[in-house]
Amino acid sequence: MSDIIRTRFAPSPTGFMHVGNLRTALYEYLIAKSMGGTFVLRIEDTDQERKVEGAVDIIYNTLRKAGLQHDEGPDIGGEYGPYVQSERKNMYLPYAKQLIDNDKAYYCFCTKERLDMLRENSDEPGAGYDRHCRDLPKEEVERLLAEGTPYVIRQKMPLSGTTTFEDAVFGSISVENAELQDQILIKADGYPTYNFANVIDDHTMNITHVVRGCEYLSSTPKYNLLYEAFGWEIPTYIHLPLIMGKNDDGTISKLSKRHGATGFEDLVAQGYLPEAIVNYIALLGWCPKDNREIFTLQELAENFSVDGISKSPAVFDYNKLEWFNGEYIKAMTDEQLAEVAEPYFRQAIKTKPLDFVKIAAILRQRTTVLSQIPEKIAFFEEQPDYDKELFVNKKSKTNLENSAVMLKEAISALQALSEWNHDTIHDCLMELAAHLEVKNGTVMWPVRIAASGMTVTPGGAVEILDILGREESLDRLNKGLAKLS
RNA sequence: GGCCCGGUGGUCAAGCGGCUAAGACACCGCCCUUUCACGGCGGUAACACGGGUUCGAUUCCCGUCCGGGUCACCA
Repeated sequence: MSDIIRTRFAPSPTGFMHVGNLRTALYEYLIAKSMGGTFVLRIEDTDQERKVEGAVDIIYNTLRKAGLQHDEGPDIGGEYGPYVQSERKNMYLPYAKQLIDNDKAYYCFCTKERLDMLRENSDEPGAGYDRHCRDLPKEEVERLLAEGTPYVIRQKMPLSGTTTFEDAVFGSISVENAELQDQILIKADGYPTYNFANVIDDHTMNITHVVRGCEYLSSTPKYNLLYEAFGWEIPTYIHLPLIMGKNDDGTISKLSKRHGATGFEDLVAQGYLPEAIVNYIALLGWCPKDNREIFTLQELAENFSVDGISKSPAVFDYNKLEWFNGEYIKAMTDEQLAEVAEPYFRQAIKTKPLDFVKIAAILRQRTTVLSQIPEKIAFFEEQPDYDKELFVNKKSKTNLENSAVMLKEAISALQALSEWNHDTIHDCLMELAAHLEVKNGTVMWPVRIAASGMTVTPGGAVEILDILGREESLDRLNKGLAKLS
């Protein structure tokens, strides 16, 4: 079983799940699942200064809602635990020391202040560490260590030559070693840096495919040098194109909060369905062979392949997300929509015992975001004060006079109904139109206006009367008639 | 600024030497219709630029330009 694919999602608990991170997790999940592999969750909390309460729960919740169930992780265990980096803290130092023994790393006693000064005094924007401690005499190192001088451990980069690596998406990439800084491996607080912990953990957890955002492309040579220094097998790299956002001035930059809701939870709170979000972001940077668009998570896993991943960054398009969301809503049953949208129904319908399933039925074809719902159905709870001019409609051939006639006729016809349901109301009004020899709209328009008080409503006159019920309906129609008299 | 990566309609994108350069979203019309939607039909709109290579470049190479990423004791 040693050749099984293993991917990992390694978020740091910042208290916020950006859709970019979620997409990375999604691809990691899909790559693993499409090849029958294992998807691992690892929490990267090596930055003790940035700890956020409850942040880990947000990660669990997001993955669960998105359906990205991990096979191993802090909460469910696995044979490569622990899965939280802070709990692995003492695993890293021995590896760093091994590197020192092999002359691939060294102790550095430079203070933060000296480093800051170095940066300030340089006019080169990208100037880095001057490698001051790289060649300290052994005795000097021993002495400083014995004195308890604070230190970090730095990687000893080759001063010349080039490092080349293969990326499954971007192909072969080469970098001059002289460009590489002697990066810190172990911080003064004893914790490993992200880069170092990553390499150690990925190797010890047997991760075969390292999937991450493009922003790591330029630091990958450093990773490789580490793998080589240890004599470890280099994993397959899969770097993902970034997700961008469009700014007000038309420019484009990495998607961030100023572009709107970019957190998974924010989008859900706005009325986007997790399934729709997942479906949309799957297509941001990946395209299936057949160009299909609607996929369940299961279907994505069946169709995913790395060669469909794009190289160029993708702009997050709320329009398209909304379209996806609308498609998912349309695909639901009335009962399902009534259930998932119940909180939104309750925002608008507070006192009346209305049938949410019936309301869901008329909402389903015309809702793209759940949060639109309260506004759309508020008139059921309380009819707005409307202007009688609403009765005038050219297309339906209605005016103030004939609207009054239509309402009067409709009221008496509806009053005579023994059963009050969609079909009886429908037949009643259609027969009325035929009987009066007017087009359907001439009857329907005034009835709908009087029943709702709005020109635009979800559903037509029949549906609204049905949902409102006999008593409330006739009451509203009578009030409408009074308005016209 | 150095280094790395990218560049097909407004957006997501197919294309992998020869096509009238797909499709989707958005937008605009028309139809359907008891409003709005939904649905159906149609339309506007793209290979950044300049050199090569080739019988032939959107596709391969180089340069320019543009965009992005990265250069922390952050992850």
